[in-house]
Amino acid sequence: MKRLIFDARLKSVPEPTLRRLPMYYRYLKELQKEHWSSVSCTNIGEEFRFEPTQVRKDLEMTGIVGKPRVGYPVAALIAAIKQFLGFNNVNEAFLVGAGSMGSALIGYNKFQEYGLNIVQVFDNDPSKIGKQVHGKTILALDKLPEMARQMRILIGIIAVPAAAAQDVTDLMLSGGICALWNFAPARLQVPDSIIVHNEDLYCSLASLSQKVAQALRSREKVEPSPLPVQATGKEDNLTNARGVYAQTQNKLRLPDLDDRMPGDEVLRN
Amino acid sequence: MKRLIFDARLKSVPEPTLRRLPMYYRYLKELQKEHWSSVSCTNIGEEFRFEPTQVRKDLEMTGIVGKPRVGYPVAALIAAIKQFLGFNNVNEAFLVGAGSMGSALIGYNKFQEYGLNIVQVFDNDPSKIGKQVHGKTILALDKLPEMARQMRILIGIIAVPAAAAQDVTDLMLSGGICALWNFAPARLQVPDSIIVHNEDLYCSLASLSQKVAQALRSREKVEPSPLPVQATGKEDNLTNARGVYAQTQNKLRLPDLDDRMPGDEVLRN
DNA sequence: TCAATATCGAGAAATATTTCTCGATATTAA
DNA sequence: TTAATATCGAGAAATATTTCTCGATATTGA
Repeated sequence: MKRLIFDARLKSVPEPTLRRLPMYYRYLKELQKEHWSSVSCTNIGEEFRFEPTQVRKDLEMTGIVGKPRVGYPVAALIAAIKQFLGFNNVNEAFLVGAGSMGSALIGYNKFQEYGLNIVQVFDNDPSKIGKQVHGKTILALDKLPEMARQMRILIGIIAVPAAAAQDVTDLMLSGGICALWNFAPARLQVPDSIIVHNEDLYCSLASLSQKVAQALRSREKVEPSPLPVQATGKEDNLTNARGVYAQTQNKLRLPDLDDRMPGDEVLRN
Repeated sequence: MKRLIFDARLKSVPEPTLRRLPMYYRYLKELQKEHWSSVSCTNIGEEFRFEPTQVRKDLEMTGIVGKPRVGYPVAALIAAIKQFLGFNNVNEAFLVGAGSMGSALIGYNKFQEYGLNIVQVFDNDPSKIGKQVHGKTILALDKLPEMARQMRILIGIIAVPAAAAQDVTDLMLSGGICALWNFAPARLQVPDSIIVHNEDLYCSLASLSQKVAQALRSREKVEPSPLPVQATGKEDNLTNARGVYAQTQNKLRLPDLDDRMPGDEVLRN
């Protein structure tokens, strides 16, 4: 039976902080372009509609020290976040799946600024092998393990249909890859030592869907005013107490059982 | 000055719950395929390595009622989650940006099962207009507001470069769209009444990056003694106290040249 | 110089979320 | 039938996260 014992050695970065820091990072880069020399938590908080104290606590994690009445030097703050989030040591990654999602990812040209460099692209479709996507040649999937081992690749990006995701995962792990960024709508079975970061658009859509449904329900109930919701987009993708509060609770109608059987989990290639 | 006053009327769905429910949903569909008739919180918890109680609290939000010693009927539970997340009332959406990300999104063929139906695709590149993507004809962007109004579209999907995102947003809002799914790496300025759901891959990558960096750091510090690790990929994308703690402690297992894996598995064709 | 003020840093308080505990109940097996 | 047991539901406890408070300090302007 597991116990609720707090162990300070295990203290870590709060997930919400980890989601907000990159947002600050980009904003700070904008400020830098506009030649701001320093910035306060109030400034940042206003931009994102967060409490200044929350911003301050987040920044505290990076080890930066500010000055009362002034704030933080923009350049130093950017550097601190960059260091903290690990953008300085860029890791090389292999991507599997040269379909439209894979191609879209390869097209992202600033992953390097966030610590990621996609160095090879793989697919198992013979008609794709040898062709180029955004300047990168597609290689045969079965070459992945050996190459990953030789190049000491740490990160694998999975952009294949759900049905193939587990096989690709196994292949990556056999090549020594130990962190996965998974775009397939599937749960991956991996050992505990492997870092998995799921980017499941169906799951992400679900929360949007719920918010829209809730907004529609409260619109029907309250009045035909077209603006029923109070949450702001800037608060989204976060755990923010006020944002959560802002959502109104609605009672459910009874479940109706006309649930169609799903098709298979396969993304189009 | 805002106050910390709790108002039960504003009580709402916890964000973490909202992220977990869709995961359960897909898993339950798998169980249904395997002809499970009922499922317990213990079953679900084991699959995702969550505490059964947490699963129970999550399911409670949907209004489902279970039986002691038995669990929940699978079909009814699926229906309850579906209803709760708003998958039953499918909303029509417009998508702007027929680039690689836009194409990838149009290719997702099961958004309908999650409450979303992409009905029109727009772009402002004359060379793309009139062409088809996954069977959908690309229309000129300037037709969006009028069509959105006529068709009473509520949801807009933004898959354009960051520089164009705000303009597209304004155009969508002028057409009466009130919920945005934003794939552009940019903050959108919108009124408080608008729901914005950001899908910023750079920000998402940041948290993976931080975890990899931390794992590498702690590996260097702690020495090559393989400490017991508790994090699992399945816990990812969540705020889970134990998971968060565990991730901190995660020691990345780095590839080792001596560690040959003869007979690498190869994907079936 | 000195008062006014914005902001930081730290710690306390409030709120959210997770985990534990326990009584009730349905199923299984003796 | 009855005992053993797994699980639910609800509420309490523990832990996480956010928000508040306050003393200290740097800047601005009188």
